[in-house]
Amino acid sequence: MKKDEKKLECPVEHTCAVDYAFKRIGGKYKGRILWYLHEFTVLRYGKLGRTLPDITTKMLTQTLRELETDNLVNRKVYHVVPPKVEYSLTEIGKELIPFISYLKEWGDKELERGKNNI
Amino acid sequence: MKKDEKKLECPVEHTCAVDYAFKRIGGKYKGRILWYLHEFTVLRYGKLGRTLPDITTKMLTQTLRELETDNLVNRKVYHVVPPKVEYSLTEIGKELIPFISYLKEWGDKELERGKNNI
DNA sequence: CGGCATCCCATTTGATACTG
DNA sequence: CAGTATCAAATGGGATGCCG
Repeated sequence: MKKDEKKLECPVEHTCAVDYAFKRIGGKYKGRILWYLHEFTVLRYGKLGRTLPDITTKMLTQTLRELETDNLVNRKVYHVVPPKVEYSLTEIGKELIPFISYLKEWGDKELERGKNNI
Repeated sequence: MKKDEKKLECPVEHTCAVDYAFKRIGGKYKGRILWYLHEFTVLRYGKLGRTLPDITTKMLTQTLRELETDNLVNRKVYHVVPPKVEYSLTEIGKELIPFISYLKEWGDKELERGKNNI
């Protein structure tokens, strides 16, 4: 599109909320991490990693840091040896659960459709 | 994580529906395209492009093709000159609107929180 | 008007090794 | 146990030009 072309009236705000929200929970692992934290309520770093098939520690740490910075997950450090760190959803993070839950149901239904070649 | 490590019992199916759904509507533009098609009901290629600030024709075409292949949008070609192509949501695509709507409201609220430095 | 093709850059993700 | 650091690979995305 030409940059100087007049834009249409847009039904959403100039800083698009749909875009904003997708950016905040997008990426390869964020959806599943939020969902698992909802299912288990609280998870340690290692257990969360083992729940996500094939994720590397780099991506796990990186993703958790982003979610923490975005105030979607809490990080609680226990100063013991060996170290213990627990992750859980913040109140804002919990607000996303209805959405993810609905999305999961839709995904299940679609996967089922696919299996039956409908 | 080690690949041969025993996995935990997972609350969702082996092919994770959350992951599946995110893949199907993820990406930089899919959320907004689905939302705009819902708002306008039907949009021509050019108008859709002008509604998405700075998207290139490459990405617009590519994204629409993916959505079409995934049966989330319809593509209707009018064999006239100049060409005319209209896009709209399929029934499956429409099923996604309730939670994109939810996500949009969440995004609006969060953006408002940010503006007020809460 | 509604694309497609090509080339190139940026961001994301992965593999591997190491540490307090 | 819960991470860091470094490097490499894969993927995604943008600019530009051409076409039926």
